[in-house]
Formats: sequence, C-alpha cells, structure tokens
Amino acid sequence: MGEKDDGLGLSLSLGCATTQPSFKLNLMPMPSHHNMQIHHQKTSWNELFHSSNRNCDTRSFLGGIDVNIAPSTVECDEENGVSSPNSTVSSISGKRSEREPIGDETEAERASCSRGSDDEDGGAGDASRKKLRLSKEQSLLLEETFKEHSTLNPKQKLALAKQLNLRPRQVEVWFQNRRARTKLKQTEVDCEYLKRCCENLTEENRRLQKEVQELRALKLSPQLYMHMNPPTTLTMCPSCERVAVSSSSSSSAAPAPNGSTRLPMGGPNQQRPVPINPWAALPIHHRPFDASASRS
DNA sequence: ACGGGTTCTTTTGTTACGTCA
DNA sequence: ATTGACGTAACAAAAGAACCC
Repeated sequence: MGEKDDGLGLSLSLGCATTQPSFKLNLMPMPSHHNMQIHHQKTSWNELFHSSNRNCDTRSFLGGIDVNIAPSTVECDEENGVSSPNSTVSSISGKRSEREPIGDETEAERASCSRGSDDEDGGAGDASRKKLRLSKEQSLLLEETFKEHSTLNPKQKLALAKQLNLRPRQVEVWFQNRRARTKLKQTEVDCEYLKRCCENLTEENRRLQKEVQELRALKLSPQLYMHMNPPTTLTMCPSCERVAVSSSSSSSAAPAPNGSTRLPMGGPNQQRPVPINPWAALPIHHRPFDASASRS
C-alpha cells in the first residue's frame, strides 16, 4: 500500500494504540446509506448530501471544487449519463462497458489508463482489464476528499473527476474501495481488541476459579476460616457487579492488578472479619461493561 | 394507499495488475 | 531475472432506497 495505514487516515474509533479506546463496535448491520460514519469524517456532510442526492442540492466542497457551477462547466460526458438509461454505474445490467462514454477522455486519462486499446475500460468478461496507478497528487486529493466525506453525490463525483482528470467511474470505484479498506481496518482493530478482552476475561476467570477453590478448601477447616480476613474479592456489588475493594486493615490483602484484592491466605496472626461496607469507599460509576478496566 | 418497475447507490467479495523485497 | 506477498484498481453481484406510474 502506498500510503500504508497513516494514509488510510485511521485515527479510528478504537484508537487501539492508545490506552483507552472509545470502543465502538460496528457489529450491527447498518442501513446501506448511513453506515459508513467514519469517526474522523464530518458526519454533517452525509446528512447534507445524502439527503440531497436526488435533488442534486450540492454545495461546494474541498475549496477548489465548486459543484454548483453550471452544468456546462462541471458537466462532462458523465453528466449526460446520469440521466440516461445507461447511466454511471448501472450495476443492474452489469454492462460496465456501456457505463462510461469514452469520447472525450482527457489527455491525462489517455496517458494514464488507456494503455493500448483500452477503449472499453476493460468491460465485463474482457481480458483487457487495464489497471492504472493513480498519481501521488490524485491519491492525495482523493484522500483529502475522503477525509471530508466518505461518500460522494453525483455532482461531487463529477467535479472531483474533472479536477483529477479521471473518469467519474474511477472516482466512484476509488471511494468504494476506500470505504471497504476503512471498514476492514476497523474490523481488524475491533477484532484485536475483542481478542484482548477475551484473554483478559479468561485470565480473570481462571484466577477467580482458583480463589473459589481456595475458599472452599478453607471452609472445610473452620478454625482457619474464623481467623482470616473477609474474602473481599468475592464481595460483589449487586447493582454494577463490580468487585469491591475492601478497606481491610490487614496488609495481606494487597490489591490485585485488576483492582480486586488478593485472597488473604489464612495465617496464624490473621484477624477476625471486620464488618465493613465495601461499597462506601468505592465511588464507581455504574457501567455495564467497563472494558478498559480489564485491560492491562 | 399500495405494489411493481426502474434507477442509482451501497456493501461485499473477487479478480487482475503493479510494486517491491 | 524470477517469484511471492501485498496493495489496490476494477469488476460483479446482491440488496436497499428513492422515485415514478
């Protein structure tokens, strides 16, 4: 990948490299039109333009591109195609060879993508599927535009294509692929984070099982049990299900790395259990699942 | 109001090409 | 020079939304 990850602009919602991800899973199937609300994008854009796609109520964007200029100037051959039956994409018919008029390709296009007899843009079933490499400037502008908004309405697509000396179809494909890459990257990040969550929970579970075993063993020997500190680890808040940290006077109840306390192993000079209110000294905001708390 | 058809867009998956180690 | 991995442009299919009749 030319721009690698930074090129992808992946200051994604998880921010996994940082310590506290603002974890937002995208596991729910989303409606087709408002689903790619990438965090770094200005969501207002989609609100503005998705709703106005049909009305072509477009506004200028990206500074230099004024999509409001008269069709005679913005309009390239693609513009006619929008209103024609053989319009831009026409994925229904799948006749990709018909989607792009190739009459007035710019010189840049001819130089970059029409290597040889590429007059049909590598139509369906055509073995001459030519692939061009976008120039650095083109990629840069596309990236900048994508940061602004991850989708384009037809006029924006046309304007951008005009500015980049690309065909609107190429801009469209680039945005499609770019969205897919972003989503894939986000999925990978989410996956990685869930994996770590799972590992942490597994480890926590293992530790708690061990404690349960130890407690059961202690319960079988009451004398020992009477002389030990309260099993603070197993004191659970009924509402938030968080483990309380006991303010036991025993120094043996050192806090565990995850915030709970270690099981005090019974010793000869253990004190008797002290009635305490474990919740008093623990101002915990009620959170159904504090994922970050379990991360190491 | 409702249903069917059309058009266009999106996502998802795949293929083929370009680049680089 | 060759090759395999990787990134990505291009394509196809399916589904959804908006619009029209």
